[in-house]
Amino acid sequence: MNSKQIPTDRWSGSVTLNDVARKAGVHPSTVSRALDPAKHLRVKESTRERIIEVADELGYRPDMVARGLKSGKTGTVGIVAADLGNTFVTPIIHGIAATLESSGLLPTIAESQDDHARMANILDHMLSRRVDGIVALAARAADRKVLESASQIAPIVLAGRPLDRTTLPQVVQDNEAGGRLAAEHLAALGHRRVAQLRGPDDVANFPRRAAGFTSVVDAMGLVEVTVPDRAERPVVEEGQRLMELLLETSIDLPTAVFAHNDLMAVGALAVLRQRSIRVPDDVSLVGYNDMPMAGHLTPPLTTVRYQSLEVGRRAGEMILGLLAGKPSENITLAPSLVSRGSSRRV
Amino acid sequence: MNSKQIPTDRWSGSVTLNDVARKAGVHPSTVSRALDPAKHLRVKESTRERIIEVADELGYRPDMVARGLKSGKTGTVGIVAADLGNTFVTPIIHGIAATLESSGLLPTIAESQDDHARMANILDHMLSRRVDGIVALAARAADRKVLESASQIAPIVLAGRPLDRTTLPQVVQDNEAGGRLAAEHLAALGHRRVAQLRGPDDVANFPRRAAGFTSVVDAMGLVEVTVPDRAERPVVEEGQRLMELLLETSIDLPTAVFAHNDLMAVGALAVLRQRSIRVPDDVSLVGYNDMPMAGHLTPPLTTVRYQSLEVGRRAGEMILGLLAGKPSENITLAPSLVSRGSSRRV
DNA sequence: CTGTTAGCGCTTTCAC
DNA sequence: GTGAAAGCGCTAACAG
Repeated sequence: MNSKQIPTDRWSGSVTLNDVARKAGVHPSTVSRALDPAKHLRVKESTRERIIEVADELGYRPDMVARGLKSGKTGTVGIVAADLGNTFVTPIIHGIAATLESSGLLPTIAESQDDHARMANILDHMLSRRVDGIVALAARAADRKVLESASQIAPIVLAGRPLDRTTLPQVVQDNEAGGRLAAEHLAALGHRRVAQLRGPDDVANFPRRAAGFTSVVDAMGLVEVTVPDRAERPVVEEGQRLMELLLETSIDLPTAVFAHNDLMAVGALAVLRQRSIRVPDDVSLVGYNDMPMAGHLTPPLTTVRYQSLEVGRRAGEMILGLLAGKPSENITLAPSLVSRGSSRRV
Repeated sequence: MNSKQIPTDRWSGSVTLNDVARKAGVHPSTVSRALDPAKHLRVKESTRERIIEVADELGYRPDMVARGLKSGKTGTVGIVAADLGNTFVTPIIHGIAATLESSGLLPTIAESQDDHARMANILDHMLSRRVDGIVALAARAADRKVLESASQIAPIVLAGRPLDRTTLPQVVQDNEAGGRLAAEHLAALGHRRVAQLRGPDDVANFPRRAAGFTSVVDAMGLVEVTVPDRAERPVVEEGQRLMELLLETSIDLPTAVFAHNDLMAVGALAVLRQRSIRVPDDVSLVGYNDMPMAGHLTPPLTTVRYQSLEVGRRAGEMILGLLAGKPSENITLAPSLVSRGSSRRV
């Protein structure tokens, strides 16, 4: 039934460079050269052909682990995300993976769950595994030190979440501009009383969005109803909690709410629906990120678009550049507002 | 400005076992033993303490690559997903990662995008990197061969998507039961004319769901309006396409539609809304998976719950078991129906 | 209890 | 153009 030789242990099945060399009647190093695209030339055409033939006849598969030990490169790039359940990060990962793929690199992904200890642990694991580089999507203020120190060992780029006062290269969005867009949109619709459901302060995106938003509120003389807390993590439940808090604490409700990300907006939406407060008739709602599902909510969510895919691509390119020894330059992308059904004129 | 010693190359900064040994005045192998939790005992308490002290004074970090070369274990488990954008898979990954973490393993994640060539490539990369095991969430019929052959090298478990006629261990759900649940639910609500928006045939989940659904349709004497095509991939756009197809081809519309997953249901919902066909008033809609956002759609989606987190956990445990040499036994979880607003009595 | 001796599979000088 | 030899950092016999 099974005609192949039975391997005694799991790995005996794997053919090594030596096996190929022996069968091809050449020295292992010749095989190594023949198979290294950067050294095709140094091997006689005919020997190379023979070697390649033997190699795939035997089903030779190079051992990246051994190669990594010698060369220091493992062909692996680590990606640290805060929460894979946030559909905003998956396009970033897509973007990174797609870019890396073209260079034969494979991503290794881990989740920090916005927990500092976990983050430190993950970096340790990744460095232990000698990833060639790391893209951190999950940076929080408290993680700056470990990230910077890890970057002495392998290049690190920050994507999607910036960090203040750091020298680490970043690919991010202009969050202040995003906050301003949200406020300007609402102001243009005639809203005078507005509120923000804030994300955690130690994820630099959020204070920046808040600042941008508030700057326009002030400039245009709007009134900002403050919610006396901010989300622990930018998730649905926290959006829910903050929305409830807003409803309970404010005597005079705002006519528009800016949630610092779409997930929180979803939470807010749920609370509003449950209390029969209509969106957008009674209150307008603006989210942030334009996650894939945003347009399919009811009402479709007005939101600030974060070009996550593009951020991922750029971050991938940046890592590739760093690996090639090129210096990096921070990249800041511009946000744009996607107006949908959840906001309307008062 | 920068007070630490400047490394000449990236890796010179990394302390090796030898460095620790030298500084501690012992032989490298002693350090190796002292640091290996499974061999604490074989080293004198006092030496061990000294070694450990020196180790973290120097900031020693074991090199998994070197260890992997020697021991054959890299402490890494590959996860192949079809599409990270499908929020149904992230809980599975969560589950796997959480289970692995307890054993110090790190997942390496790649996306096949439901493309066979890509899948083959990913497996190759992973084996090249000597992952200790692989969890495949993305299995399609065409991938069976490569998966089985890869499993000769590293243990593979299938999770979330079963495969027909294979000996690979699987952690899946009883999809037929799920299809039956959907149909029974609709029948109980008095629906007589129903339709299915089918997922691709080569992902075994879908024909099984279809079969379960149809079996109840037949048994209860309902009428199934057939849609003359099935989705290429189980995504929003395809759900949209099939729903449009259904509307165009059927003279007598069904009163209830069963979408083979929630993403497709979202697509169907969009088409219905756009045509002002009310859900659930005009037509009831049932999805599958109970993805995190399902309850936040409007109307909240009635769906068949897939315990993805649990599937992930079990798959993680199964891999752990296989790595420990234990034989595995297939696991089939039971689905349950979550009744929400998108379905109602005719 | 600890040191010695071999490599794991591959790349990389350095010779020829 | 190819072979020989050394060694990446670590672990695993085997001695002592």
